[in-house]
Amino acid sequence: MTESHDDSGVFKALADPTRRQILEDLRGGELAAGQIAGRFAISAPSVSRHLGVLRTAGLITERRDGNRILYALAEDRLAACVGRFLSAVCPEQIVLRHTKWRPDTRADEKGTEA
Amino acid sequence: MTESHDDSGVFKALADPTRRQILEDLRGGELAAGQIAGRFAISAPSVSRHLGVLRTAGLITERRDGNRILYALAEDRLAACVGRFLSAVCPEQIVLRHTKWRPDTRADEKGTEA
DNA sequence: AGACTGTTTAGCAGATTAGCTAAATTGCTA
DNA sequence: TAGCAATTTAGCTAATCTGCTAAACAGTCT
Repeated sequence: MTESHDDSGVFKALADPTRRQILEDLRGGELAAGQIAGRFAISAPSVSRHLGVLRTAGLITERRDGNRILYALAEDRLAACVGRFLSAVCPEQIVLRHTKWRPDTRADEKGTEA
Repeated sequence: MTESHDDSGVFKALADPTRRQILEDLRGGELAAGQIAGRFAISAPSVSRHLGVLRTAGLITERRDGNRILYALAEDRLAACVGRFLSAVCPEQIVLRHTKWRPDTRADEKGTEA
């Protein structure tokens, strides 16, 4: 089984096109919730909830800046979860660069275990 | 926009843990629907539906063998869709091997500014 | 304090999803 | 043809998801 801890939340988060687009938008750097919402046709509260899902999945981090809340991409987390899965299903086609998580050799050094 | 055509179906298909596990199981080679179903606690019809979702997403292919239907992993499709997304969000962390799909113009800089 | 901006939380409606059982389909074999 | 095994399709229910509007919360500024 390749599902480490809560990778499930990550894949569920990636299931929605709006959320995937948010992640892509965040590729350019931090963005405030309002800025992100402004890029979509849906309401701000809806975007806020998407951000909540992404944050719960660990795919983004938030930081308060005065009035606003800035969101940033958690690239490592995304690459780790998805990469771990890909390396379990089609390891020939993909290669991960930053492997701070160790694909198969052994578990994690941190107490990721129960 | 990195979403090519119906990548959406792929990510939705990956959102379910059972379906991800099916893909991993298929890594070992072709399996009949019954063999796959036997690995899960859920009913055969439920597994059949999962297989349908995976097939519609293009992640697996099916082939009839007498009484049974054998399913096989469509690795290229999986690597292409997911890889395309990863290379759009965190290109530094991953490297794709089989690039038969075209990552996009290398000079990609978010110009969606207002 | 009061007003204003930015963002999230609450509560609701409509759509989708996953699981189940029963029944239909497909192919093999006696 | 009847019978059996392997799978899928149909139909139903319960849970989850997404979007919306209204309201609440947080922070800034005069």
